[in-house]
Amino acid sequence: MNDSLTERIKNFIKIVPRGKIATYGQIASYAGNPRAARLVSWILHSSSKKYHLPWYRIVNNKGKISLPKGKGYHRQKKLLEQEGILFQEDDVIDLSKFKWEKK
DNA sequence: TTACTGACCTTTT
DNA sequence: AAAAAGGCCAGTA
Repeated sequence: MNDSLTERIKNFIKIVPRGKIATYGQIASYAGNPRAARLVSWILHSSSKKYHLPWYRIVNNKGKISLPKGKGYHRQKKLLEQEGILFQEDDVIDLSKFKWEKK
């Protein structure tokens, strides 16, 4: 079970530190498969409901929130701002500053 | 039960 | 250079 890519992805999502964000591909890559980004999104759907995962710390590769407005976009943005993450004018996060790096 | 889908990314035309 | 296709897995219908 713990060997599955899914479990590893969940694990990585959990260890994203407060005040930082991670991208789908990044998590997938750390988990072992650079191409498993879709799994990450799917896991956020399934797991964040059941477990307490910081789903809001995951954004796409452009540094933007992937959720459409009216579906959680604002909620996610708010949560990130509460953690000290700053948005630029286009609602883009500066990845070079806030992107989390694996130790 | 099979088939399709998803808050995406990488690789190949 | 831009555009299309492939890939990953479990949940949902």
